[in-house]
Amino acid sequence: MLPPTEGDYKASPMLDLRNVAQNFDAVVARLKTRGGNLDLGPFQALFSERGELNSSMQSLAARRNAANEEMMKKAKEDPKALDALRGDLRAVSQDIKDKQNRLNEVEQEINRILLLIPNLPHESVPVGTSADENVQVKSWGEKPNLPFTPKQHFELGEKLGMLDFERAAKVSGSRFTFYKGALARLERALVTFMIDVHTQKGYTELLPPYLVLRETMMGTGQLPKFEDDAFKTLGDPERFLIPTAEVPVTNYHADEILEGESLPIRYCAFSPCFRAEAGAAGKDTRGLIRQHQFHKVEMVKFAQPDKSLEELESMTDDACDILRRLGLHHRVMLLCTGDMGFAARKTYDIEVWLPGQNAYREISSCSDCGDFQSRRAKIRFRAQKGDKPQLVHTLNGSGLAVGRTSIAILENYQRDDGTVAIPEVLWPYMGGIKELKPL
RNA sequence: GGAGGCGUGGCCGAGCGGUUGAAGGCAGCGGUCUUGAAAACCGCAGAGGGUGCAAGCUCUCCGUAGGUUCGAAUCCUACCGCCUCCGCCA
Repeated sequence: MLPPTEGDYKASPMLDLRNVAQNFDAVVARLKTRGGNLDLGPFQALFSERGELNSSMQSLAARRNAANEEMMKKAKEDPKALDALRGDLRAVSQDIKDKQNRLNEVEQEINRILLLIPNLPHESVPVGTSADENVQVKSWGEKPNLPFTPKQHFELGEKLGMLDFERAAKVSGSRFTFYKGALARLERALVTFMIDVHTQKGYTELLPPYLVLRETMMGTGQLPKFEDDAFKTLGDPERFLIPTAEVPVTNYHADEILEGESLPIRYCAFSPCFRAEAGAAGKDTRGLIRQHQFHKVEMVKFAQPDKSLEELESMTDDACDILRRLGLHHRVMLLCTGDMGFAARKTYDIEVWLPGQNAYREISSCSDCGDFQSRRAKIRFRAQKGDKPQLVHTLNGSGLAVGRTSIAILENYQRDDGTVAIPEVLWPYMGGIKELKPL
């Protein structure tokens, strides 16, 4: 599918090589619960060839090193004897180089295979094939009792004169929007409100780059498999528009060894998100639900392996807390194996109630990625001084998708006359504006 | 974008192509001394892989990738990054 480039292989394989090799059948079986094709190809043969190459190279190198020491001594005593040894050693060196080249090929092949394999679902994740088999684990609030037929957010927004899809299409093509007036301000207010809540809980705010390198996208797992979903720039080096702040923020610590005491590290970051959504044509074509560009406040955590599951719980609750403060009814779903994202080992989706759509819609997705991303991005930590570094666990979750939060406010706080109340917690961020009225 | 300079271990900073995984210093850790601390002195102290119960043994790594060589941190090439000066710009 994707022509591999050299940059692709800087990242390590996502699954632990040895684990895959030693528990091949069990790993394959568990991965298959995600559905879709799974092709590990000639992995096992390549893995054993890699082992052979490694050990023969090592003994050759040892021989060469020993011989070189001899050379060094002889060079002082008997320079003429050098010539005789040279020929032999040249052959050994060439042999090592040949094996090294073959090893590079083999490792490239192994990586090419493993980089396309998703994370192993955690044992607490229910097996299932679609969203229908997700499990509701929590619910907060109730559906608002609106004494009229609720409108969808795009009707409300357009009637208020605050959402302009037509002009956005003129300017940028389909699936873009101009926000206008107080609704634009609401979006901005939500961002600040969310960041404030998170930072008060100890998340450190990060404002990340919106364009990243290929290897960064590899680190979190967007590449190489989902290249079609991303926008990328021309030129060298090519760069990708981030599909979520998770990408730059998780890679913030790429190639680092963190100190055990510093964990968990918690960040929150606002960013626009860009998604080509090639496969989504036809779904949610109207309105703000599915756009090429949207705003999101993201939470990212780096945790010790034995703590990541509880960090997932608290992160999910931190996302829910935003909805509670905004008074928005929602439920929390534990995703089944077939519905989880590529990098996740366990995911909770938070779904907010949208009266206009008469449906629950995802407004946050919180995932524990285990060591999947940290293996690719080489993010490690040292539990105690003197210990060997080990892979950290990474987590990420929306806190929240801002555009969808605006939608939720429009639809849940709408009135019969088309005006919309603004939740009280946002008033300070709205410069005193307490409702949306037609422009 | 143009010109020049530089990329070595947590940091600073040495390093005629061969006993350098790397001097020295600082920070860190352990110890001696001290009532305690500081100072002083002694010692330990990078990452990854293979093998082994372990101690250990061994291989690889001096921005990255190649090349030259019996041998490269040291020579060559390309790329990346950083700094300084100039230009341009929110």
